[in-house]
Amino acid sequence: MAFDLDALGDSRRSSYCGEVNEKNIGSIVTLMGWVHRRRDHGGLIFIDLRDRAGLVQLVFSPHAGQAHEKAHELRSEFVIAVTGVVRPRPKDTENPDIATGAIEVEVSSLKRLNDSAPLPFVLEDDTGVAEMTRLKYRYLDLRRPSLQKKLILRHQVTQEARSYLSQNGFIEIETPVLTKSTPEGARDFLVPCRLSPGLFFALPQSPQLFKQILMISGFDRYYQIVKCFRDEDLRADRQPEFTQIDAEMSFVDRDDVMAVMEGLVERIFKTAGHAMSLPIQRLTYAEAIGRFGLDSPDARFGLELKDVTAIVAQCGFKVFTDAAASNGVVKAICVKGGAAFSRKDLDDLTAIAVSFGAKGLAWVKITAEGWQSPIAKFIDDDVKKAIESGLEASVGDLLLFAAGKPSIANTALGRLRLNVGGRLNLIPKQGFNFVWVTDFPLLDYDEAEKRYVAVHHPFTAPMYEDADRLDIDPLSVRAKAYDLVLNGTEIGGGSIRIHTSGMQSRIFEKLGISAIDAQDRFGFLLEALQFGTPPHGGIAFGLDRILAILTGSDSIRDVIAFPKTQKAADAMSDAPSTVSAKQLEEVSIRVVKKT
RNA sequence: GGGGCCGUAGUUAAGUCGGUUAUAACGCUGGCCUGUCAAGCCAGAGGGCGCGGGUUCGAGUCCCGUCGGCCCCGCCA
Repeated sequence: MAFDLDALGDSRRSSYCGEVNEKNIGSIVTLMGWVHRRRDHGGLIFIDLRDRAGLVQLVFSPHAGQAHEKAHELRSEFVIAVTGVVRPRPKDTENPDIATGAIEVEVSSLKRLNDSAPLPFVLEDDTGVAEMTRLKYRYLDLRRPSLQKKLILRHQVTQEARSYLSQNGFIEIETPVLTKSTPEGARDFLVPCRLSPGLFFALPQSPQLFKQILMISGFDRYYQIVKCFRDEDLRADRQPEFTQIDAEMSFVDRDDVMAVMEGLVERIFKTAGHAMSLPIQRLTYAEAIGRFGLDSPDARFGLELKDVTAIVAQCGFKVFTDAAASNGVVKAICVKGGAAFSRKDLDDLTAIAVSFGAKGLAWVKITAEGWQSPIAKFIDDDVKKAIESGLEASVGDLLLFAAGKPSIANTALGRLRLNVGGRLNLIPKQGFNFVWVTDFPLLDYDEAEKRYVAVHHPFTAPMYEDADRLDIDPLSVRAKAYDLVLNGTEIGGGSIRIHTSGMQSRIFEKLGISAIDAQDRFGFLLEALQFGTPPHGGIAFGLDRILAILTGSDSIRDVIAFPKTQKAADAMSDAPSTVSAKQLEEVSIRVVKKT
């Protein structure tokens, strides 16, 4: 016989499925949730009922009459309400794998609140289902306990962040989402404005200028957990809209910001069950690049880079001597036991080096018979000895060399270090390694655009003692900037800001922004800076990245409820989409087909 | 803009050198079944291989194009 759907009526949940326990034995509970799994023995019927708190086993015995008959018709993901008595499971039928495994609910009354079509995929954790399918049916994907855990942790983390920042005097203030497009930085998402045909808002890449303005307004300490938008290509750790924990403080210098924010990070990790010891270690940018090749050093393992430029400056290998003679460097790592790498391994490593801009990769296997290497014949024995001792190399090791411009040699070898560390399982799976990277250069020179660009952003203050060199040696000027790096990933970055309009104008000029352009794009800031701006600085953390690392997720998509695909599309709603001619007309936009 | 990997039942995969009617598991449907928990047993339905061309007697298999997914370079102050 078939049963119709039941109304909720006056049934109300007495507890969450996952929270029923031995203390409830003997009491009557009413539970609501989804049919997770059904084991129908014809006589006895077992249902695992699921809600956000977990699973509990329901038992329908033939004595339950209509409830038992109705239970036959239940299928996966039907929504039901049940009332029954909690009782201990019979001896030897307990399930130690679930939290409620010691008890079960003997159902006396069943309401079938809604049915479900057969699912496109089974709701299991560690499912092998294609991500596209998961994203299309995100509402089903999000029923999986593992994803629910991640989003619930996200909630707890933001709650704790708010609590910590509020306790430390930070005031949460909302800033506009419809803002002014500025040059510099990432590509803006643009929003047309009906009331001003031909003019556009930009979605904020960050609330940077607004939070500085709030310091000028005297709020002293500000924070916001806020969406930011950047119209750039996506990556596993980059979405076009992402969330920052954004903060700014007045009357402080670097160490003050770093100290308060270490407390925030400690609180966040404590929330997730991880104790950490403060203070967090610090590396200067120069040290980070020197030892790890990257400005986001993964200090969980060794395999550090060594500079051998001086040793090989006069050797017989032209690639090395040319690099040494032209302001370049020769950097090397010593891979313990790496002589066992195959020719294919070395080809792979070379390809990686090349993909990061290196011209090639020099390698040396140190064997009992001496150097086995394409470059062995170019290098004298005394230089070989000097290299070996400089790198603390011994028989069985592999040496990898990158030569050329410092930026390329360091990047290539730094990436190789990560790859080799991964291949040899040198990187601990557990644990969190934090590093502050400080003393970034203020400026970099963009060869393509033939101008200086800000390494951090154009509002970053130079170090006081370096500012005199802005005109004579701009690249040597260090910034009052700092990044927080976790396990080799940048999770936050900030700086002390320029707080005088004179210095701000000077930096714009250095960046090749004319006085007229500066006035047009940033005039409001330059003007505001003239009205009593306190020294101030701040930071922004990438909430998605922190959560991805905290939850062991490969992509930040797993800690975002509704993420976008690599083409920046929403697989569920199919955004972005076309709009009507009328809508376009209203905002004075005409779409031109690309040829 | 570029490099790499991938696309076969609802899902995950197999499919040999191009060769009969495209396999399997899980899921689904029906039946049996009173202690299961990835329940079990029996039976069954379900795809023409992302899409469009081409080569061929014959194409998941080869070629060209295209769409989509993922990873990466560039880009991301």
